[in-house]
Amino acid sequence: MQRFSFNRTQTASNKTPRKINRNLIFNLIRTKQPISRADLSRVSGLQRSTISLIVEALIAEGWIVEGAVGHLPRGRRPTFLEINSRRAIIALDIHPAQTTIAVTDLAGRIITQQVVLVPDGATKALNTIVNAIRKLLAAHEDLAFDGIGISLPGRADLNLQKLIFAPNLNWPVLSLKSKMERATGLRVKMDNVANACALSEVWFGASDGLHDLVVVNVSEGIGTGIFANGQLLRGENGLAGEFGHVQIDADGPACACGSRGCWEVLASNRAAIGYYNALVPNSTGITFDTLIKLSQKGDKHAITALTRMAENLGRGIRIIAVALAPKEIVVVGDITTVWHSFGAIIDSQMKKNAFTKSPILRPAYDGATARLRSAVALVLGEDAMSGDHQA
Amino acid sequence: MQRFSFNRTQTASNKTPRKINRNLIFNLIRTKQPISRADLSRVSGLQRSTISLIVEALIAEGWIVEGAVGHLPRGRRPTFLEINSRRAIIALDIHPAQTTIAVTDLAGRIITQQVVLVPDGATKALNTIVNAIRKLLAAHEDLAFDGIGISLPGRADLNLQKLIFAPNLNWPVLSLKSKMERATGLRVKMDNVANACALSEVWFGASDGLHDLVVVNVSEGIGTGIFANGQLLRGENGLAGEFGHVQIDADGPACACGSRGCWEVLASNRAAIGYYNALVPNSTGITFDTLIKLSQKGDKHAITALTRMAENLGRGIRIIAVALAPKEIVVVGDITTVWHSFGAIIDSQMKKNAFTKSPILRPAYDGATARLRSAVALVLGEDAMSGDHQA
DNA sequence: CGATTTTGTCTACGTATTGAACAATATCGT
DNA sequence: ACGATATTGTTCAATACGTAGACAAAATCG
Repeated sequence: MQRFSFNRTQTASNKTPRKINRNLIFNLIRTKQPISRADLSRVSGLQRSTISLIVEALIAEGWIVEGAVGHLPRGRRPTFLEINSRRAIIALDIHPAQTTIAVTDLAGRIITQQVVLVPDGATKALNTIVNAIRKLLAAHEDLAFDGIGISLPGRADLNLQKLIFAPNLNWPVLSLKSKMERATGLRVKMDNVANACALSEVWFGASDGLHDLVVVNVSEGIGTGIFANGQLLRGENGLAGEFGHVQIDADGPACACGSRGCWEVLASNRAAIGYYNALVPNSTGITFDTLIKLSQKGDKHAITALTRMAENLGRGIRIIAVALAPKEIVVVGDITTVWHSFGAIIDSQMKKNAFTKSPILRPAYDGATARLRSAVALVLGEDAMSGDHQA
Repeated sequence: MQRFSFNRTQTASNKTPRKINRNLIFNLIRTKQPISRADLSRVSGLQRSTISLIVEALIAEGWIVEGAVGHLPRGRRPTFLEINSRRAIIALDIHPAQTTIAVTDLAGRIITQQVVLVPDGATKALNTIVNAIRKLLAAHEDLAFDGIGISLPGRADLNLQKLIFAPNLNWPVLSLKSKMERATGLRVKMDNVANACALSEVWFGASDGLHDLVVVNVSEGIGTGIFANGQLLRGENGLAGEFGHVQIDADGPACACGSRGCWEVLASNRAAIGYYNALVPNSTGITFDTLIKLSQKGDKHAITALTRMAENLGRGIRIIAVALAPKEIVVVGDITTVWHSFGAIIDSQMKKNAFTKSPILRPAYDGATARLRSAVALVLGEDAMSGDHQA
């Protein structure tokens, strides 16, 4: 009798506790290194004996190593444990015209970093990147690589690792994935910039405990990454977080998505440039970078344009704050370089509602490295630590 | 050496797999009853021997019972397992003026149901409800009650089970909780109406697998419950989901929250009444119920008012669809009684964006019972099945 | 009436965490 | 100098759990 279809639900086996605890211990070592077994026991609440067994396995598999010996006022000296620095990850931060490639260790520390100018044309672009990675792998033969993490502008479906939507990218990222996997033998994980930054904040951020956090990535467009309940919120087809296309002004200018008055039309870098162009004739071709520099020199029109952008940013962030009530909202993008001038404007706009007094609004510690470090989270985030992997 | 604070992280013990599998099996029995041990094995993927042990424990603790014997074309007959129907939960659906109290079994089936008119004045109101529950408990001495679940208009903090915000309720729900716990000895779990409905859809809904779902509860105001990644999204202080106070129109009418043009000011039942009053002089005092009946009779002004409400509902739902990309958006409230007339309007508004083609928009199967049944989910949802509980 | 099929239980085994005992260090007081 | 004290990290028996196969019970078919 076959009354039921094959909806295998998620069960637990007798190996489940080890998987959970193993992951926990590895993450504690990653974030709090150097740390001794005894300290791990205290922090985690697990018995010292259990810690010893897990640590033994992690060392055997090459994830961690024993390091220096500590010093205490009394008693036997603790042996510190550290992430194995000979274990590394390739991190890619893809932009339309240029791509940053880095080698990081498992703690997200950047070992080397380089910018690759990507030529036009799909095949040329792919080859340029793959070759750069090949060279990087060859130059670091002493390192064991665990995978490649890619932060890209556009939405990626988690299940299929398939690119759904990448408006600003005119070459096929998906074939990059398969091409890179073939060329390197490493597994490739991709995700949206905003999602990657959210993961990065959670993995490498200052705060200890997990909490709800939204990353707002402001560049040509606006994308958001939502971290809630200990996970990224992905939504159907990985399309969650497209707050950039929430309508702010029903009578606003048209957007590429078919709607009008979308948040990103009013509050992106491109929007600020538009505001400036409207104020200053013959200023077409100006970059957002220049706009920021002008504002720092006291240029009135630049300041007006950026103020308007900041106000609109705040209006959209207010929506996020009302809708999701996260503990933190983190802004990533060039605008953060002049946060001291415009941060307060965004913040006051956000707080114009009785429900949005509590979120902490702040700029990302370092947007560029955040995107790179997130590659570590992407690669290690899922099943990397499941056990059958070897150094 | 005490280098670390007491951030006990969540560890797994050797009892963890049992907890997980126990929960899984109980939920399978709850949703698919009657079901045999062998079928549970096939559906879950766990061994028959494991199922037997778990089932033995669930029977011993009184959660489930053995029922009828099945019939097969061949082989030994399976013994069906069912939820213990002598195990029950008290469900409360609190509204400002009236409260519905029901007794349900653990599968969410309503055994009895009654409406209690709640008088003005805090102590009177509380006493009325507590007395009604006392009578109900006395009338069902044959049942063993596991707890009281309350669906209420306002936000409740999950951790503290503390009421944060209940604008339409002029009596202290929090003291109701402690008063009821003292009077009955049962534990009381409260949550927002929209959250409760979301849980109800997930626990008792048609779809088998978990998926992202947002419930939009439309009454005097608008509240939403967000279910994502297998959990309710609660946010800081339990304030996530206040989409009702997202600004739709910056020049719109003022809202009690201090902002203006909030979604609920434009799209709630109260908004529709306002639209009608503006069209028809001397119509003050009309209820939303009457408005619906007028529209069914073909009243032009009523139809205009509800159409406007539906359009604005759709605009807000579009924001939800863009921001969260859920698989389903479920509408709860009186408006669903005329879904055949206005559902399409809401849907077409929602889809006015390239990102919002895919969500399924539908009315709740039955809003009233959904709120009651959600009480089961509230009571059983957390640690009820942890093991140390007895019948 | 034996072969076949299906259900539900039983048993041996491997894997995990626990908690206490224990050996190895290192410092302090006398 | 030397025993008391404190701390780390390992070992070992006890216990809990899921697995996989064997097995008895029960029902139908040829």
